[in-house]
Amino acid sequence: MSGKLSNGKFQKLARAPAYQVVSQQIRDAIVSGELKTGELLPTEMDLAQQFGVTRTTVREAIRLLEYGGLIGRADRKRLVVCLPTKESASKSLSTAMLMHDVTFRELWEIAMGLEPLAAGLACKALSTDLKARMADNLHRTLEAKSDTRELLEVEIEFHNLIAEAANNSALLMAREPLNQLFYPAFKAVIDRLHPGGRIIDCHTRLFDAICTGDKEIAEEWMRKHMVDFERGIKMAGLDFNGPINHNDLH
Amino acid sequence: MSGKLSNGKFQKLARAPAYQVVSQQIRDAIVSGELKTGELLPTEMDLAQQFGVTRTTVREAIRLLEYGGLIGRADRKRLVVCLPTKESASKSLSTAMLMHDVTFRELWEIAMGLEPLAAGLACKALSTDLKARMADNLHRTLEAKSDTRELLEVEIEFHNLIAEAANNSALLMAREPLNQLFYPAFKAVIDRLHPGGRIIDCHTRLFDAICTGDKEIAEEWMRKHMVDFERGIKMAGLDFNGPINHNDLH
DNA sequence: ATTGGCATATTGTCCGACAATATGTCAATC
DNA sequence: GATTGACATATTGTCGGACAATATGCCAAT
Repeated sequence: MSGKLSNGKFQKLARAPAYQVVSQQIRDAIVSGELKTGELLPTEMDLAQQFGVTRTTVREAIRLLEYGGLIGRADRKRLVVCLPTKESASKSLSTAMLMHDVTFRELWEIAMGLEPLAAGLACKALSTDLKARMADNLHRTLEAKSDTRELLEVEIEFHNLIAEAANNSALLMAREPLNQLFYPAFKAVIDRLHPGGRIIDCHTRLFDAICTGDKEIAEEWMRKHMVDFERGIKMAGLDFNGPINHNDLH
Repeated sequence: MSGKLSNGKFQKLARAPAYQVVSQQIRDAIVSGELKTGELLPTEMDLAQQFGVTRTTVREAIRLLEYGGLIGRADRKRLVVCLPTKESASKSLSTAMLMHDVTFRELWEIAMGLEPLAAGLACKALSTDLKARMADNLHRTLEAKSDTRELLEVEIEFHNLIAEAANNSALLMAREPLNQLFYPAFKAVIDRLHPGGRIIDCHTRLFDAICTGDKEIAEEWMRKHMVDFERGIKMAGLDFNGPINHNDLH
């Protein structure tokens, strides 16, 4: 506050450790496409020589990228450049939400924005492939009526199929944190309330609306579906306004 | 395919390297709250002794966490446990979207889902603090009419303020990838079209609607604002259906 | 109160070494 | 001819020790 150079004449110089610089450069090479996905990363020795540092430093740099899913391993040995999956890409966002004590209500509000959006977009052009997969999903939902484990499975899958039908890969990725965080809640609701019939009804009407391309109705039924879910959470004894991680998840 | 043990009697055993195990354990300790945010992480030597591995291994484990923002540094020396910021948490999602060649249209559709949602939620209870900050933002927007650099700044800030007013930290985080990816596009649009007046009009009406708590109108004006943006992108010569990273961003 | 010197603790980087594992080659065997 | 076994090779995972650079705290000098 009161030093000689208190006025901002000089900006603090940011000298990053070598492993961060190396990491950033490899990262840039990957994102820019210079290193194409699927390609084998040069060996650690190679990289060490190219950058003029030790293998230790290179390894730390690689670890920095490994978490982000930009680098995976071909066979538990050599490393390959990867296209991050939606799961790995949204993992840090999910854990951040967890640690920020995000509530069911907050997540639900987001879902209330994205899920009807997906349903609406899915009405534009439903591919025959996806139509078949959704039909199959509906079929399995009917059969799973009492098997809560299977019901949970198909319920999640149904929403993913709709998102896929929306033909928007960004939406698919943006939705993923909801998947990861809502999963335990879905499970709790299904385990305790066995809302099989209700779910089947909703899914069927949604499927019909999407097949006929009726955007308004699809969005409307998805909203109803989400409202059902909200009610389910409350009836299952979970705290809708409480943080999702404080509720039980065993 | 045709080996002796081709039938799935045995599942492939997953032996993770030590640095991954160590990383996961530290990670669990942080997420579970065992290691509280702000707390200093034990020294590398300490951790090495506790886990019974070398400092090298511990360092690699730490690098794995460092990228996710769970660990930062207090003073460029000691490491501290951090609550991930929304920026760091959504970074991997942003780069994943970039690498998947996400288009303007896809991002815009998501924004069309989230931004009106934020505007609507903001109508519930606008704190006096936020109201003041939004008013200040509007004021600066008026003054910045010709200064494109400043205009970009306040435009982004305005949307962030609305999201903040929505009182939903999850939404704040989910929105962040849009911020990071749209930024260059906003810049391009503003640079080439100088849509100052148009922006001020929209912002003013949005602000009024939020102040009076009129949810429908707030959502409606946000949608109009987004449609304006869509038109802006096209008029600026950017390819609305093309990947965002192929368009220029210098 | 500020400055300078000094010991200490901690991280960043280097070096060299070895173990474990995947790959490829070649001969031996049925 | 296909499988098996033995062997050399390449690459990653882990170890141990070393030193440099830097932040921290204490103490004396001014």
